[in-house]
Amino acid sequence: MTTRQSQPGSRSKGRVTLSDVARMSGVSAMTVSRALNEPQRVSEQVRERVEQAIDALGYIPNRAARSLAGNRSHTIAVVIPSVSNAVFNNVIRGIYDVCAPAGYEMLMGNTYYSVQQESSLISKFLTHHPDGMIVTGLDMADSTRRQLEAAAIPLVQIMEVGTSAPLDMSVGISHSDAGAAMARYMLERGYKRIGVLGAQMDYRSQRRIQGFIDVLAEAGLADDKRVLTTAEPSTVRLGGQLLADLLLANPDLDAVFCCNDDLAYGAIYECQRRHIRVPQQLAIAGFNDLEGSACINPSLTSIQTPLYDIGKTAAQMLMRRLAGEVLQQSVVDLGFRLQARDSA
Amino acid sequence: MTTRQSQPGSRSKGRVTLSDVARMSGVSAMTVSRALNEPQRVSEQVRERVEQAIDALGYIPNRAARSLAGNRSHTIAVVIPSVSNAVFNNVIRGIYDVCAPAGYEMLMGNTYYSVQQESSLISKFLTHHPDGMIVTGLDMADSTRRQLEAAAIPLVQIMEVGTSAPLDMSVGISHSDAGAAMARYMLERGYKRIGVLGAQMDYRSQRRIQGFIDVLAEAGLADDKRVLTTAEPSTVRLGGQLLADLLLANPDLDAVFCCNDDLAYGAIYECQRRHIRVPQQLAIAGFNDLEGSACINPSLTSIQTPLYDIGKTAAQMLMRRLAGEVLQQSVVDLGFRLQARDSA
DNA sequence: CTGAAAGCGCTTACAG
DNA sequence: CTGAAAGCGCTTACAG
Repeated sequence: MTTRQSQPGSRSKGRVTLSDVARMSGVSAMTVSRALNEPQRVSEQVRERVEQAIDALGYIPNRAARSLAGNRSHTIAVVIPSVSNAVFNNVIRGIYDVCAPAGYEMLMGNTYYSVQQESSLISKFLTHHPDGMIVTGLDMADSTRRQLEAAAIPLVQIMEVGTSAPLDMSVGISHSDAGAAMARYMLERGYKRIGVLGAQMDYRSQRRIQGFIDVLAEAGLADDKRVLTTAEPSTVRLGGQLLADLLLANPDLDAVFCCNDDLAYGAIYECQRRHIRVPQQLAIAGFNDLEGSACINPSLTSIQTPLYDIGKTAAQMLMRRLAGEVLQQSVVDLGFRLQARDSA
Repeated sequence: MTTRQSQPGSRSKGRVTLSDVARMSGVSAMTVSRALNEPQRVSEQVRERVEQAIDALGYIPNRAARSLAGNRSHTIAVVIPSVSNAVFNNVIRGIYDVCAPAGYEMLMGNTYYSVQQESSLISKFLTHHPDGMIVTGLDMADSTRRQLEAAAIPLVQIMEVGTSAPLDMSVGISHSDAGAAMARYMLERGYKRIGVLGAQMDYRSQRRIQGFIDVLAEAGLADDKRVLTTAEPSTVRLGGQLLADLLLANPDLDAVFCCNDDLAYGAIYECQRRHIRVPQQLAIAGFNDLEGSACINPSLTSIQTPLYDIGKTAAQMLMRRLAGEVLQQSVVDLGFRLQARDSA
């Protein structure tokens, strides 16, 4: 273990700077800066000399200096509930695939589904003066709302659309519509005693379930006893447990809507263990249509949500605004698709 | 949609700065800075006046200025193959849980399992002058290796340990040992005609499989025909396909090692469809022991890898080094555990 | 416990 | 196409 610490906290030591490159290539710092950022505005010979000097010196530009002088950070802040969630993985990939090629860095943080953690995270991120921000959901603390308004940077609220106006822009789907669509599908298939399983119970899960129940109620088939929810994070294991509990109280159910595919996997596994035939004795449906849902036995009926596209679209909206464009549409509903398979 | 652009690219406009806070609270900028970063070195009255001014003005510190002046960025760069991978999710969570409370920001990027993308990502990250870096694996391009050496920041190479010395520090497990352990387990259980399924085939998958095959070879039970791999990313669907192909060429197999749990899920589902009894007719084992592995039917025998702890330990090693500590141990082997269940 | 001065490494705005 | 000057908003190093 040799010493690799570069004396953090001290004044910089022999770090190669723009001026070093300028000196070596016999031009001004200004010109080196242009050769780097707007190469077409510099003559070819100069550009070549500068490039050689950069290689020879091993020059690495300093983004902090660039941000400070240029008054823009080339950074996008992304606030999501949890990186370790298959749903947000896909969203992040969509954001990343747009931001990275455009030269924007992503600053990412987790709220762990807590409004309070969201607030402190956003405050912290604001100290980076990101050029734009993406946050999850339309609900946030009033103080945070004010901070974001004061920051006056382009902002996209993702995942959800329709429950209230975004602070600036939004892209997502209507979760209550998606829940309602699943309820209608189940009613059409003739199910009568329909249960609901929910975990995490963030705002979007709540709206999913509410949309589902509202349709059942219209059909006179709603029953509070058949709804089982918990604030615990959604896992496969939890799906099995919740189904067991639900069946204990309601042995006569003929269908169950799980507000998440993870839960649905667990519910199907539990049915396998109990030799309950899905969907003949009990139909099961999920939400989000994750990768494994087409492969499980029976294959899972679910709601396909455009996760990757939500991320991609959000990032694109940000990029366009950062390029000075004025967007016609500040709210984008990407829609969902009910994927009917064998389980319901 | 009102104008929220704060004229990026222009000189700053009426942004509240340290000096504004200093003026309002009647102290020097220096003192405000201290009140912010080392509150205990400032008298209580001054601290209070400063805090009031900060609130009144809505002051948000500028990290770019702080980095530039202080010669440290309070940022950790994290380079992983893919955020949308359950394995790395857990690792990231471990890193995050250490870095966030310590006041470090995470800069995260994907290599998509490409050495070339890794190189360009690391170059890009270096322009942020991160205080430390975490990268996946021990293998990297020579040019990147040189760049990292020149940067002279603390570096932890994660996931893998033992194949070669790290550039600076490393934490992970031995993938060939893990593969070998699984092979020994299968031999002990009496399986003779053992197949192998691999996807992605990054260095670590390769070593897993090599370790597995070496043990089979010692027992005189290795057979190239029984090994089926692909560079495609590992998915549940792919697991089913690969198993089908493998059985076509080797109808007599009595066990299959999947170098990933995703593949194993797909393989089990495929067996269910074909009414092949697991493990009686065909044993199946996976790798990584993801959340659902205990719940699937039959429950999956797998290798439990300390993903969260790898992330957490890597971040802790970095934090200690950044605090000036000299670590006794620069290579940490966190070990694995064979989780025997019903499938093999 | 507090402060005046200098400087971090870039880019903007203005010239020519 | 190229450059000299000023400044971005902080912190370091040195005093007192």
